[in-house]
Amino acid sequence: MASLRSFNPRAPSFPRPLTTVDVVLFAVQDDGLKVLLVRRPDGAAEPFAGRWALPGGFVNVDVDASLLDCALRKLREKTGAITPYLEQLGSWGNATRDPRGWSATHCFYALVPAPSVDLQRSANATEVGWFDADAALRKRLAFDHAELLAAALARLRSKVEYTSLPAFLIEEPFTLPALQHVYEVVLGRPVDKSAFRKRMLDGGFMEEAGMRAAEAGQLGRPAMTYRLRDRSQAALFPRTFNARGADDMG
Amino acid sequence: MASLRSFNPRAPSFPRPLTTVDVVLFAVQDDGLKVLLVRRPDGAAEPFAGRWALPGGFVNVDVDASLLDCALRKLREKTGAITPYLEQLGSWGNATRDPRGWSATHCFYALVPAPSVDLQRSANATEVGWFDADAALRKRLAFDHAELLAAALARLRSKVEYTSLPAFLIEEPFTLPALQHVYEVVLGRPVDKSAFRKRMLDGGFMEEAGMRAAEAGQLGRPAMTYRLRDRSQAALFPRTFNARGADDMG
DNA sequence: TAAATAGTGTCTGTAAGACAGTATACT
DNA sequence: AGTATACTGTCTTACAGACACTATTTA
Repeated sequence: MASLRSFNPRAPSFPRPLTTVDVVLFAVQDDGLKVLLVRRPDGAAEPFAGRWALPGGFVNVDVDASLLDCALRKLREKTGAITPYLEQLGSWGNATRDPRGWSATHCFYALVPAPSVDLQRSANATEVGWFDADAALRKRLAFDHAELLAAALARLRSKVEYTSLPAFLIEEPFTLPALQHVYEVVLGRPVDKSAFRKRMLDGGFMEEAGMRAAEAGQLGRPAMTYRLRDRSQAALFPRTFNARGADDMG
Repeated sequence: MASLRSFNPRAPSFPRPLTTVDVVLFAVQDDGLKVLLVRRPDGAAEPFAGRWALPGGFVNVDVDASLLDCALRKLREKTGAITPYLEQLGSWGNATRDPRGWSATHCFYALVPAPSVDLQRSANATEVGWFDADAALRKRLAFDHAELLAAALARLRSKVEYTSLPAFLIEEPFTLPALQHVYEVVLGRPVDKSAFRKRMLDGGFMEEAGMRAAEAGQLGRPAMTYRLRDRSQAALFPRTFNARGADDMG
C-alpha cells in the first residue's frame, strides 16, 4: 500500500492544529474499576514530563488510515494485540491544552477483561500501570486528561445502566453471578440478583456455553456460563436499572 | 489578546491532518424536521464543487480559542448571532474523506427555533437552505456529510426519547400542545397527550409563563405557556417514551 | 349550541425491586 | 448435616399508554 500522505497542492495553507488520539482503557480487577495510565517521558522539552497520562499520541498520517485505526494502534502498543470494545467519546481541542500549540485530541474509551500479567508485560519501554479509576481522577494528570477521564467514567457508568457493556469487561465464557459483580463494581452499588438475571436473560444477547468446569476447592452449586452472541456491539435494555441520574455528554 | 498561534520549537514535525468543524443545524418547520445545508463553492480546485454540505470549515487557530468557539463562529456566519442548544456529536477522521489530504472533522449539532426569514437573510454570500432532514440524507452530500447527518439524526431522535431537547426547537414561551407537536415531528410518531403532559410537568424543568395571548381567529380554549427554567442544558426523564430502539453512537 | 382546542381522571399492562424460597454442589 | 453458592417465584410499586371525560374559548 502506498503512503497515505501525499502532498496536495489544493490543500489550504492554514496553520494546522496538532492532532492526537487518546484512549481511556478500562478494566475491572480486584473489586475495583481500573484505568490504564502511562508516565510521560522525562526531559525539559517534554510537556508534563513525568506526569501520568492517558495512552495516546499524535496521529501518524503515514500509518493510520483513520482515527479508529490510530486508537487501535495506541492500544496495541500499550497492551498487546487485543480486540476490545472500543467507542469514541468525543474530541477536545483548544489553544491552551498543549504547550506545544493549538491541539485537538480525539478521545476513545475501551473495555478489556481483567488484565493478565502478559498484557502489562507486552507494553513497550514506557512505564504503564493500572490505577483505580476514581483515584486516578484525583491525580494531577497531564494535559486535560483528568477531564477526559471524568467524561469517560460518566459515559461508561451511564451506559452501564441500560446496556450490556460490562460483558466486555469479563473473560468469556462467564457466569451470571460474575457478570453481576462487574456491574456492581462499575456502578458502585449492589444490584438485585433476581431483577438482574431477568434482565440479562430476557435481553437475548447471550447464549449458553455449558456449565462452569469444576475447579479444586470450588464451593457451592456450579453455574451456567454464557457468551455474547455478538461481540461487535452492546445490547440495549428497555429500561434503566434505576432512575437515570446523570447524562453522558456535554 | 495576543494571537493564539505561536511558533513553538517543541512542536513535533509530524505532518498534521487538516482539522475542520462541521455543524448539523436542526429546526422544526412546517410539520417537518429540517436541516441547514450550504452549497460548496464552484471551481475546479474545490472539492465537491457545487454539492450541498453541512456548514463548517477549517479551524482557524488565530481566531478560534476552542472547537466549541469554532462551531459557534460557523453558526454565526451562517445564521446570525443566536444562542442555540449546541452539543458535540463526535469526530470523523481518515485519509480519504477529503481529497485535499488526511482530514479530521469535529462534528457538532445544534437546535434552533423555527427559522425566521431574518435568519436566512443574515447568511453570507454562499447559498444556504433548509432541507427536510430525511430527504437531505438521500442527497449526495459533500465529503462524508451524509454519514455525519445520519449520526446526528440518530443522536437527536435517541435523546428526544428521554430528554427535554425539543424545547430548544421552539420559541419561548411555548404551550404544551405546541411542544408535543415538536416531539411528534422529531420522533415521527404520535405521542399520547396525557402521558406527555404528565412527563413534562413532573419533570420540573419548565415554569409557567402566563396564558397565551389571544390572537384573532384563534379557536378553542387558551393554553398555559411555559418557559425553560435552565436553557443551558436539557432535562432527563426517568424513563423513555417507548422502549428504546436505537443507540445514539458507534 | 356546535366546534375546536386545552386539560384531567381512571384503568391496565409491564417491568423493576424486594425478598423469601428452592436447588445443587462441596466438606 | 451444614454451608456456600446458584437460581426461581411471588408480591409490591411505579409509571407509561390508552382513552374517555371535563373545561374554556370562538363562531
